[in-house]
Amino acid sequence: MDQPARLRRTDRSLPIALLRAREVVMAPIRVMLAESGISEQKWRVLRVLTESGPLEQTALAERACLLLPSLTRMLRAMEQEGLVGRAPDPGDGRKSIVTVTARGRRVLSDHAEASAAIFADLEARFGEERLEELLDLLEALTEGEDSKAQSRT
Amino acid sequence: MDQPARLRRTDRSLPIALLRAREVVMAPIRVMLAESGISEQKWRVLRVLTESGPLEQTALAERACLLLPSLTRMLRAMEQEGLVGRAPDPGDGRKSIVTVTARGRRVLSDHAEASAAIFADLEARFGEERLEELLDLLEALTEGEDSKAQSRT
DNA sequence: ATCGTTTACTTGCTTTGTTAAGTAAATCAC
DNA sequence: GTGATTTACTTAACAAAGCAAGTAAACGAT
Repeated sequence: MDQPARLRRTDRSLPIALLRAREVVMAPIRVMLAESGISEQKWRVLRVLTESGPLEQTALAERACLLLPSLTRMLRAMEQEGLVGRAPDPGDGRKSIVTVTARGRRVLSDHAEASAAIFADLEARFGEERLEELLDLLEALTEGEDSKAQSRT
Repeated sequence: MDQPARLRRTDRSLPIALLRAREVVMAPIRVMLAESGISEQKWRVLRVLTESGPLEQTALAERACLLLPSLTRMLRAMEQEGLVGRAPDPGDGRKSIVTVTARGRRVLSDHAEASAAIFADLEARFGEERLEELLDLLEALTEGEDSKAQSRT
């Protein structure tokens, strides 16, 4: 006799817990980004590109947690704003390689300090040790499953 | 002399790490929900309501991580689908109280088993202990800051 | 009682997310 | 090397997210 499955408390539902945690963490970052007129998604694109160097769009989308159609549109806008550039891949005509421009890099560096301050505050309130532990667990969770991860903002 | 602040590795950026982790965790749940035609957001609304009982929209929005405008529109649809009901608050004419209907409850129970299986699988792959630890940390992070948390999906 | 403020939504508009096609350049099978 | 597949996007169309205003009901102070 199976008894009816019960749903977990929402606090103990990993998807919901992750979402709520993200809202808490993003709150001050949204304030920061709002002041500069750049969206969360563009911010992620710039960070990923700066970290990984030039990337083709599929890889960029995956690392920035965006779907390709969203990325296509965003890159068009970002190209016009002079934040990124796109060049055809010399070896493969289907691909195009996205790079950050100096202007894009500048947007990041303009916010690096504020960003660091926000993180430092979080670290101070939550505890460095617990924060590192949390990041370790999240990293472990993501590991190996990069294959089919799709997106959302 | 302050040296220029450096941005963290994206794997070590809490907002990005949370987002990536969520993508991994949501993947099988999306499959489940897609089959039944209910959206992630509606799923969250139903779960929160079932857990907390009737709620006014502001509280519901906060707990389900939705912005009020999104919730307003979603509730209109969910009301037509017979998943929830809305009643004006007798004591305060500005508020309306949202309740789950029997049909709404049924949608949840119809998926409870599949949902439990998905969680069990995750638990098996990631480890029960680490999973509980992760949930503890996320819960701790969210605690106390419920004030200004706003939303996104 | 009246004016200003706060609270609780609702509406309108733009940007993203999502799904499904569509296109063009590789790659594979033979 | 020709046809079928696969890969890497792009386009289109529609729902949902997010921000800014707008409305209406409480509340607070005078």
